[in-house]
Amino acid sequence: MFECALIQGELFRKLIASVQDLVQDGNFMCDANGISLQGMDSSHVALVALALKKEGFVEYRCDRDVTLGINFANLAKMLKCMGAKDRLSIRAQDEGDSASFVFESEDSSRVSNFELKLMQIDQEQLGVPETQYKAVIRMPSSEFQRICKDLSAIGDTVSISVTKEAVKFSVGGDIGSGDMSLRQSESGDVDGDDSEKVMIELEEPVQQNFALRYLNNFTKATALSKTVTLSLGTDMPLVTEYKMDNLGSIRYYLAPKIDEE
Amino acid sequence: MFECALIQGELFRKLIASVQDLVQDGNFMCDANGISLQGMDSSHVALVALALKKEGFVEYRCDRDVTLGINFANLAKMLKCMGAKDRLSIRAQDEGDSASFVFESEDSSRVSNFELKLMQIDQEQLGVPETQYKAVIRMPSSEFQRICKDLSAIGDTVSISVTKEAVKFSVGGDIGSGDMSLRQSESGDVDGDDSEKVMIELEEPVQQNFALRYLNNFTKATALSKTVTLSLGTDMPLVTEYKMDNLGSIRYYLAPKIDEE
DNA sequence: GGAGCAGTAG
DNA sequence: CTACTGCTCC
Repeated sequence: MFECALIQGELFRKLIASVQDLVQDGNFMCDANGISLQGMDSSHVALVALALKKEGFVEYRCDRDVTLGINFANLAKMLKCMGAKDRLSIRAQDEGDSASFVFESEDSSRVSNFELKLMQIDQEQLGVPETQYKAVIRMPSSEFQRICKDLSAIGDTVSISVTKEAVKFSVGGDIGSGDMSLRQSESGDVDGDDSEKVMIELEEPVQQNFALRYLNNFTKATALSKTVTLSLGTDMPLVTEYKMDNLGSIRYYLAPKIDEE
Repeated sequence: MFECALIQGELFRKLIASVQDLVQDGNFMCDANGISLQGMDSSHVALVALALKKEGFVEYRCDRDVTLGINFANLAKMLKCMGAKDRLSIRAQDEGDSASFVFESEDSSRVSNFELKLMQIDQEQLGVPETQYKAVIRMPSSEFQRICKDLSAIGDTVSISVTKEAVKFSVGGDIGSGDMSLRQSESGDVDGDDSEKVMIELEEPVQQNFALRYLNNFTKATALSKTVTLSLGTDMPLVTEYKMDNLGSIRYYLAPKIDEE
C-alpha cells in the first residue's frame, strides 16, 4: 500500500503540467524516501527528472516500493477537477492496476475521488551522473522564462555564454539578431529579495547553443519556484532546475546543439 | 551616424504597437529636428503619421538625414525583449543595412542589444495639407476608446455629428441602433483634471460616417496620451491625434464613408 | 497588462 | 491529439 497527501494539491497539478508537454507517460517510482520520475522527450533531446521528498508531504506511507505507470495527459484531465485550495491524497494498492486521487476542499465539504488506470511502461531509469559544472547561474525563474519566450521570437537557437561577470543569451535569425546580458548582482545588495538576484558561480567560461523550443517547454515549471538554476559545461547537457521549498525539485536536461558549420 | 536615446523605451514600444496594426512597414525619416514616419493601411483608407521631436529625446544626434526602412512586426518582436523601465537607444550607421536597438535596465544590470535588418521601402511622402477643420473635439482618449469599442458591437459604421453643445456618436445595425452624446464640459468646471474634459471648437456643425474598424485600430494609441483630438470637416478625412508631452504626436487620418443609399 | 480559454493548425 | 496563437475576461 502506498499513500501520500499534499496540503496544496495545486502544486502537484503544476508539476504534472510541467512534465506533460515533454513526455507522454512515465513511471512514478515511489519508495520509503519519496517519489521520483524520469522521462525523455520523444526526440530524445531533453530529459525531465522529478524528485519529491517525503518530508514535503503531510502524510507519507510506502510499505514497499511501487511503480505507478502514468499517462500524464489522462492524469492532467483528472487533476483539472481539483479545486484550487484542495488537499490531494494519492493512494495505490501494491498489486492494483489503478491509482486513486482524492481531492478535498479545505473544510472537507467537497470530496472527490478519481481512479486513474495505470499503464505498464518499460523504461530504464537513467543514471544521471552528478557532474561538476563549469558554470552555475541562479536567477529569477520569471526572468528566465521571459528571456526564452522573447528570444524565440527572433530565432530558434540561443547561445548561452557565461563569464564571471555576466551571463549572455544571444539569438540570431532572418530579421536580425540580439543578445541580453545579465550582470551578476552585487553581493552588497542589501535591498531587494534574494530571489531577485542573479548569481554566477564560475569555474571556467562556457558558451553553448540550445534549442529555445525546449527551454520554453522547461519554463512551464516557472510557477513552481521563484528561482531557477542553470548549470552548464562544455558539450554536456544544460541542467535547468526548479527547487520547491521542502518538496524537492524538478530538473530538465537539454543536450547542446553542436555547431554544424 | 544617427543616434538617439529615450528614457522611457516603453513609450517607443507603444508607438510602434500603435502603428503596427495599420501598416506593415515604413520609413523612419530622421533629420536634425527629429523623426517622422508615414504610412497608409493596405486598403488605402487610413493613414498614420508619426512625428517625434528631438526635444523629447534625452540624447539626439543626426549628422546627416537618414531613412530607416523598418518592418514593424519585426521591430515589435525585438521591442518585446525590452524591460518595462528600460532606457532605449537607437543607432544607425549612415550606410548600414541594420539599426541597433539597445535596452538598458535602470541599474544597467541588464543590457540588451538587438540588430534589426533594414528594408528598402519605396514610398512617396504624402503632403498632408494643414486644413481648417469645421469641428475640433478634445476628449479623454480612454473615453473615445470605450465608445468605439462599445459601438462596434452594434454596427460597423459610426456617425459622428458635432454641434456647439455636444458630439454624438451614432451606430445602427441589425439588432437595433444607438448613440452616445458627450456634452461639452462647463468652462466653469474647476474640479477635475483638465484632461477629463470634453472641449468642442466649432465653426460649423458637421456630420460624417466612419468605419469603426479603423477607429478601433487608432485607439491602440490610447496609452500614449490622456486626451485625443478629433478634427472633422465635410467630405474630408477625420484626424485623430494623440499628443505626447514633449515628444511629439501620432496622427491618424481616416476618409469618411460616403453614404451609398 | 496578464492569464486562461478556445479555436486552429500541424 | 497536441501545441501554438489570438481573444476575451479579469
